[in-house]
Amino acid sequence: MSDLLERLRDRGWRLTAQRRVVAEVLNGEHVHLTADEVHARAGRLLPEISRATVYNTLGELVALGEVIEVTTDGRAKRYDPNARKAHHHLVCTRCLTIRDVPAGAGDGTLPEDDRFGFAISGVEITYRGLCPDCQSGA
Amino acid sequence: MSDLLERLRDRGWRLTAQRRVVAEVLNGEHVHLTADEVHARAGRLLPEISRATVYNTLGELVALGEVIEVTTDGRAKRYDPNARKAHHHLVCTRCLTIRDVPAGAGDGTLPEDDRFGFAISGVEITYRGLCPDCQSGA
DNA sequence: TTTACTGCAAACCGTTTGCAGTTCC
DNA sequence: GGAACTGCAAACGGTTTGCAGTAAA
Repeated sequence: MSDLLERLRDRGWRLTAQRRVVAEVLNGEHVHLTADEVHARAGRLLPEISRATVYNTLGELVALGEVIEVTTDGRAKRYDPNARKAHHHLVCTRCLTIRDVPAGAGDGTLPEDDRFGFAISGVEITYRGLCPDCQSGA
Repeated sequence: MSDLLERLRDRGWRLTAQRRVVAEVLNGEHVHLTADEVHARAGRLLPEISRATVYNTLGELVALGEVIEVTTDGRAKRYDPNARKAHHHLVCTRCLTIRDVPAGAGDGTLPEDDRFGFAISGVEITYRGLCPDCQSGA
């Protein structure tokens, strides 16, 4: 995570308290927060951080490829800091929880005949189903 | 397509001019219109159709499983009438065109070990890349 | 000191909603 | 005739933007 801050500084970023806090909040595995959740958690560490700054920072992190934007439903985008290893998502159809699943070997290979001339640069796979808690009626 | 209208009537739908027109607009392969586009096209056939009715109708068609809601970007949802055969999507990263690709045999099989206890009910695969036109700079 | 960044507030876009009026069956 | 549907307009949630002020380098 401090890696992230270093990388950002190397790219000419000013390391402001706000950016530090956003980076902090996005630290971890299986983190898929909405911008609003990031704002709420960042606000616990730095009370006066504004929504606009959170949106700016998230947008910049996405542009730099440090964070992945995930839209598994029509609602708010979620921000996934696990950009360094290829993975897909498992989404609970009931509680909307998201889990990362490692990318498999055969993923993202579309037969030549089905490519319609597209030059494919990436694949996203979203598995949908009930998570263990929702299966047991929790 | 008239099949669709029959199916809807069988389910107790009132066949209003508005619904007929929305069904008409959604007819075809590789159709991935936004609600607004549906509204615009429907408006050419039935000038006074309202946005609310288009949204209502689209929502109902989705609930009935006749149309699939596709969110390939964070912007507007797109409505895909090709709900009868399983397929995935090829999305141009530049012009955002969408093409359907047939679902392959091995799609949607996630190794038991990677399921985290989820009961998987469906998979969506989105391939991203440049479409032929955008590759040639068109 | 300079210029990137922040916070505010207003605007924005896609979508949903409440309700009065209309129309299908 | 009655319930289902439509259209309007207002409200909504998530996101973006313009701009004056602040702070990192």
